[in-house]
Amino acid sequence: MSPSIEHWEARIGRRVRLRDLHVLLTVAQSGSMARAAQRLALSQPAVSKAIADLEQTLGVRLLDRGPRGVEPTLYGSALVRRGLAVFDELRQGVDEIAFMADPTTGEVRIGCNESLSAALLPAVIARLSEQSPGVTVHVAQMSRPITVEIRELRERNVDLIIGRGVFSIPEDDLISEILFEEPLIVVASIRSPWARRRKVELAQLVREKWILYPRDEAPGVLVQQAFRDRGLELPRASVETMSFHLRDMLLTTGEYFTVIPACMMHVLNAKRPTVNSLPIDLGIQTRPVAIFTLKNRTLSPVAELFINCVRAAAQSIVS
DNA sequence: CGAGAAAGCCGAATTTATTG
DNA sequence: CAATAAATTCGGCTTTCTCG
Repeated sequence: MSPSIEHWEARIGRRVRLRDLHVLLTVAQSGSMARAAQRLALSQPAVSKAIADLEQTLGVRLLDRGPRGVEPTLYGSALVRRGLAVFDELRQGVDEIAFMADPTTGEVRIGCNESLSAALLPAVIARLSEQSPGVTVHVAQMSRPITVEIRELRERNVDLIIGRGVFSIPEDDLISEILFEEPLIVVASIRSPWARRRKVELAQLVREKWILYPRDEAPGVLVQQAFRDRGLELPRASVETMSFHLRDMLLTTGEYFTVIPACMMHVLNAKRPTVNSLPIDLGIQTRPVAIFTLKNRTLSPVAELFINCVRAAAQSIVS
């Protein structure tokens, strides 16, 4: 720090306080120290002292004392003018805080993958906009594994992430709140003859057309496990994709089979009945759906509100 | 290591009384 | 009405200790 700044801090920055300015402003407005003292709920000497201190530190006379009150000097008027600006800025600063603390306005940034966006966000946003119509929700589409996407959270690009998985101990700067767990289910178009069967074995479907997940991605590994556990060879992938939209479109043609998390069923059948789940117990669960947040970060009120809506929406989906 | 609570001390602010 | 003096109260800074 340069000597002159240090000098300024010691002399002005530390000695001239908001309180002193406030007293000066009131005196200037009242035209008398005694009246100002009354309005400030102080004693007259206290006001006199505050002005004297101010004059002492600034090295100039701020008020001309007369028998019937006081009158600001040239210097006094200047400081009063600036002082008014200071308090106006202060008021604006407080207003700004009030605005930011208001959960009915503002924005929240979230990260979410395609399928969970479709399954969860419409219900969440419906609740949110009902409570706070002024809020804007920014949704960043996440296509990579949660362990990679978590970087967006650490870099503060998003307030929270909704995804599948949980964290192990090394990631202790993060909080994962589990919303629900669910099984993986096999689905086919309602037009498929298999979709009406009361009883279907996975072994019967190995030769069918399958939409699978990339084999090294999380759901793909789980599905392979399910086949292997039954001693079955893996079905050939007609299509290999993570895309939920593509699954949706292909399933409506009636030929394909795929595996989806149970909560995605109502998305596929949202507009009209499209798919049926087949009565096959794969015996595997998806990784839990969770809200991920940064442990030592204060969330904005809007983000808190959003999370409440996510919890509520998750409840209604599960039940 | 940093945050929070408790204790003690110093200085500053405030009040009453008084004077110019 | 403002300034000063003296007395008293009050606030805050620092130190110390504990806890996670």
